[in-house]
Amino acid sequence: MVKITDVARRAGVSPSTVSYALSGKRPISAETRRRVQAAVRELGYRPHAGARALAGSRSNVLALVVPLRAGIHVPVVMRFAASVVTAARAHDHDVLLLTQEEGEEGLRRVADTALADALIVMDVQLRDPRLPLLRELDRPSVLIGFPRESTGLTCIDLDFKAAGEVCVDHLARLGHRVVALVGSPPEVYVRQTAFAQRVVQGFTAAADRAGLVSSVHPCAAAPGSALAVAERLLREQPAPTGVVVHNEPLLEPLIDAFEQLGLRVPGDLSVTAICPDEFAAAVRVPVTSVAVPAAEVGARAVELLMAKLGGAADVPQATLLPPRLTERASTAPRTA
Amino acid sequence: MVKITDVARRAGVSPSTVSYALSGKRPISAETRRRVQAAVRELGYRPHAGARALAGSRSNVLALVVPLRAGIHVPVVMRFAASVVTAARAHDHDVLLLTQEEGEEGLRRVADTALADALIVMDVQLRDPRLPLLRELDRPSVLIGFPRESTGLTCIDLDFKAAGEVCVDHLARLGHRVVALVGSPPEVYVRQTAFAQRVVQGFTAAADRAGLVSSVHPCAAAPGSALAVAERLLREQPAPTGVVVHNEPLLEPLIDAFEQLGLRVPGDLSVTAICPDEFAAAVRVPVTSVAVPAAEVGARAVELLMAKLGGAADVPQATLLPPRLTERASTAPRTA
DNA sequence: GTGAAAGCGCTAACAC
DNA sequence: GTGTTAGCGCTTTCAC
Repeated sequence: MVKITDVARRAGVSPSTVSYALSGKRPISAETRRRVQAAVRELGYRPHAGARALAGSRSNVLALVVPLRAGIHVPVVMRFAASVVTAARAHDHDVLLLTQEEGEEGLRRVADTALADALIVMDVQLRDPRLPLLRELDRPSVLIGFPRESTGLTCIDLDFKAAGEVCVDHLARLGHRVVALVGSPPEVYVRQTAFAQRVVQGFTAAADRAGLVSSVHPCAAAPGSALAVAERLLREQPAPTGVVVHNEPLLEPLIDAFEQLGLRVPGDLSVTAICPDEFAAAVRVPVTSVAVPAAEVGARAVELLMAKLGGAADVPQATLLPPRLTERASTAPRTA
Repeated sequence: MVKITDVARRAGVSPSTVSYALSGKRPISAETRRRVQAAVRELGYRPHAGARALAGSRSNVLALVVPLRAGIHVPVVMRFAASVVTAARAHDHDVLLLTQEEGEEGLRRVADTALADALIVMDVQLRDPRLPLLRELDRPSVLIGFPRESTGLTCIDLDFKAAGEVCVDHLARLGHRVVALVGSPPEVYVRQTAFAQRVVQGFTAAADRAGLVSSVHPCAAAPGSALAVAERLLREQPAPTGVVVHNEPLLEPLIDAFEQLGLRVPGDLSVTAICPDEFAAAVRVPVTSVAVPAAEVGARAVELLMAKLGGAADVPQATLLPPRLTERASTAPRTA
């Protein structure tokens, strides 16, 4: 294994100079820096992660808690995770994978052993049992999602309440008077998963404000349930002409089901969704949607963490990304 | 931060005794062990990961390369990943998440910096560019999947060739004479992803052996393509009465499409799949399937790695899990 | 602008 | 069965 003393000898300088040349933490003459860099390259030097963590009290590792629980849509979660990894790498950090099941103990472990410098937590519930721990831990953390009480924490997410509102407003503007929300699986609401609840709030509030008739339907994510849901919606009195879908795997099957029941989208029924843009655009009938900007959220979560690790005093506690609605082929003015 | 000297003082022993009491690497009297454990508990001691890695030359971290490329089905990948994390934790290891894009550089980095003790690589291609590196690296690795040339490597996976064969044999036994394989997305074959190729081999070989007419259809994973695929199959001359699906997201939509075209499953058409059991069982018509035992593969990959880290000399180079076919409602004897 | 040297907290010889 | 001690490879004072 190549170590810093090897590089120092080769470059004809002291180990500390090598360290400083690499970290840039003190001025180094151009010539010395050049020689150090050459030696590093020639020997293929890589600082030992453990030694660096021990001496520098920074592991350059972020811990990421990924939810793999019932009802969450894995492909969306992985978009968040992938963008976190990419952003972390851009800051010379690696990412440690923790699962939900590890719970608070996992967070405490990686913090106490100094395995990770900071934590990113996904799938936040309105009253999340991990909040007290996150507040008391000596390591900075960022939540992707907003609990009910977020003081003392740093949170970022799409403004899901506003997302629900924007969808309803769009449908209302098109003349629709009866709207329905096809939501996430029931277990997600039972757990009080924050983002799902917020969509319902925004959806309902906007409908009330606009004087629309509205209903909410939590739905299992199996494609087979699409037809049942569609039939249930159409049986309502009055029947909705505008639908908001907040359930990725059900989106395409649901549109198929409507057409199978003889309804044209958007001729008879307008559909909007809250999901990543790529999903909405890939459906057979491209769907008007509010984007869940997973890549942006992941990247910005990392930026927030880096700012906190850098000792920035002005890190915003709450970052709510405003919804952005893209019109596609699935919505149209109400006919008749 | 609580350190080992704090524990030692509290327990009235030396630091090394604490270390040994915790690692079990040398005999400790019952009384001493008890005192050490009490001190650890009372102080909430956790060994510093970096210090431990530096002194012990073991980081207790495994690196896992997760594929997030086009055409792979993310929920299946996450089953592997989740089982790796769980198994790793059972061996007191954590898991570092690497993405495909990091490629060889990422593997080299975590190995050279001693961030990880060992590597698990998924999404193996027949001629994988990472193989030379994995062979030369000083850290043990396990591949989930088999490249064409696997000497000098440790690999584990379902025997996908046999899985393809078992599906065909099952259909042949039921009297079907014309069979079709609905495969993974084209890009997966273009990349020469090993498991997809092997299913085709097994499928074709078994069909030839049994004197069946067979055809292979790579298919995009969008549910919208199901109807097109179904129509294409039925237009063939002669039309297949047995179908093998090796494409998770298409399974349910495809069955819907068949019925939409007036074909009963299994009355007119028998369908088998190669996918995790949970997926096959959850379809509206539960599908006869060969299980992709993701949890078992992930767990055993970790066991293999632990054996190699432990210096075991008899670690098997190749572990091919035999296919296990479960009959469900989607297959029946050929009628007419 | 550079070097010398003191740790960081732990493990593992080497003692006894 | 237990203690003493020498590092592991790096960062960071402190000194010049």
